[in-house]
Amino acid sequence: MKKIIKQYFNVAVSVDNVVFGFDADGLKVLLISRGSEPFPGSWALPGDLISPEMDLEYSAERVLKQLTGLDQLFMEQIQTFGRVDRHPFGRVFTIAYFALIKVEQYHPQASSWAKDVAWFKVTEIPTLPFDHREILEYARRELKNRIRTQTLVFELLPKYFTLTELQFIHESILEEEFDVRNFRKKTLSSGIIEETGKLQKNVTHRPAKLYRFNASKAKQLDFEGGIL
Amino acid sequence: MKKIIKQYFNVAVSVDNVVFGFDADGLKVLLISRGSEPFPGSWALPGDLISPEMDLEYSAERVLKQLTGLDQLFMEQIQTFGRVDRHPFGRVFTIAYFALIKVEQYHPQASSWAKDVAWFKVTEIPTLPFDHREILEYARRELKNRIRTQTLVFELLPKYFTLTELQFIHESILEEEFDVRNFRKKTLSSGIIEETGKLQKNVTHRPAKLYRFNASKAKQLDFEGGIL
DNA sequence: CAAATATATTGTAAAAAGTACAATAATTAG
DNA sequence: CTAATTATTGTACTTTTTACAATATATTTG
Repeated sequence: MKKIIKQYFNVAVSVDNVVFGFDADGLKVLLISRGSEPFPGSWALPGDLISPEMDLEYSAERVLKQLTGLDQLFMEQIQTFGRVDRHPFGRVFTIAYFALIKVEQYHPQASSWAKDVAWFKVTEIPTLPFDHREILEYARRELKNRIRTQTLVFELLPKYFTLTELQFIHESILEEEFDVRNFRKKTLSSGIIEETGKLQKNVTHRPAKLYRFNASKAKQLDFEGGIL
Repeated sequence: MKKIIKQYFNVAVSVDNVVFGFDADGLKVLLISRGSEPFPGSWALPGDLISPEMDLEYSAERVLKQLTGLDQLFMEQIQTFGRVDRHPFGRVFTIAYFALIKVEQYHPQASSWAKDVAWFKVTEIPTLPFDHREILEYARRELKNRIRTQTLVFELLPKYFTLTELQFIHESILEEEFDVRNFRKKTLSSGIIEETGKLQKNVTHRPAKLYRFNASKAKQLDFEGGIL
């Protein structure tokens, strides 16, 4: 028993969070500037070693909150990375999580050993330490899959949104373009998006109709997949 | 630094393998009879603590080989489970993997601390220790997803197979039934299954045509999804 | 106020895919 | 030869997907 402890109970586990944010500019990822070893000064995914006393799911939320102040996000596990040499301090397995938020509705603040926090467009990511680049790429692929099989997009939209915005999100995430007419036909026919009667304000062109996601209808229809 | 080691490098990581097997009887799972603490005598997923010196992917294969003799399987990671109290010896995170094989082509042999090894129909699983039941259920859901989005079924079939067998596999895994005519139309139209000109032998009824999976055609067509 | 600019909105026809449904064929066993 | 067993096949209908461009509504500019 002592032997077992010595032999096996000597590794560490961390979580790394890929927080995707969306605004008019497109899809972004939240990174922190590391203020401690290893790789101080480097931009990295907000992640940290986790303490043995906490459940895994809760640890992911807690680490994110400690480093960025973000709380109460809907986080999903994506994959565990366990290459032997991925961390210079020793054997560290890391479990990657991802979350999706509206950039304008949250105000991340660097704290704990995070010296700064900032959004980066997914197309302009700086060099990342550890295997964070690999984790991020995996998360992007996974995001594409899940956006097609879960009703996730509405996490990225304000309560009232235009169909153009809805289409822009899909195009940004999936990195492909859709025909406007077909996109509208398909999304509206899903039955989970409804007109509000309201119109866009303060735009310098024809104002678009505002729609809203009908969550209870979605539940009632047992609607699961993405809307495309 | 010393502090960090003491505070964080004191947990363990294990892998648990969900090996699905298929034969005329349907879908099965490979379990071992545990010959060591904790839960000796209990049937469980073949899994074990992993040593800090090995890459994660490789560990999964190695654990499986040690306990069951199975080697060279195509294994995929599914999910990590990290409830605080999931293991009585201390904090153990476990990373679940799954594999798919033809029952008749492998001959698992219990070794190391596994005292026995046996196939169990997925509908007749005994009580499992740890959170193995939860892991198994997760794996079954995941299998359904992946059978629809990856070209996995052929792992479960002999080189030459009948369309009836192909349909039976789908029905067993997805737990739903398909119309014979529509099933054949759809699978054949995928273009990745080809006639061999051969017929079933030694059957007591009209012999079925034997087909084969055309892997190079699949690659050429960049065929990715399941065939249903 | 007319024209320019910018974005929003809408329909239709053709093709492809999915669905529902049952009779006939080929083999062995008796 | 008959019964039993499983294999094989087609068609009409519905639904979904795809391709494609003209008109509408607002603001800004001259």
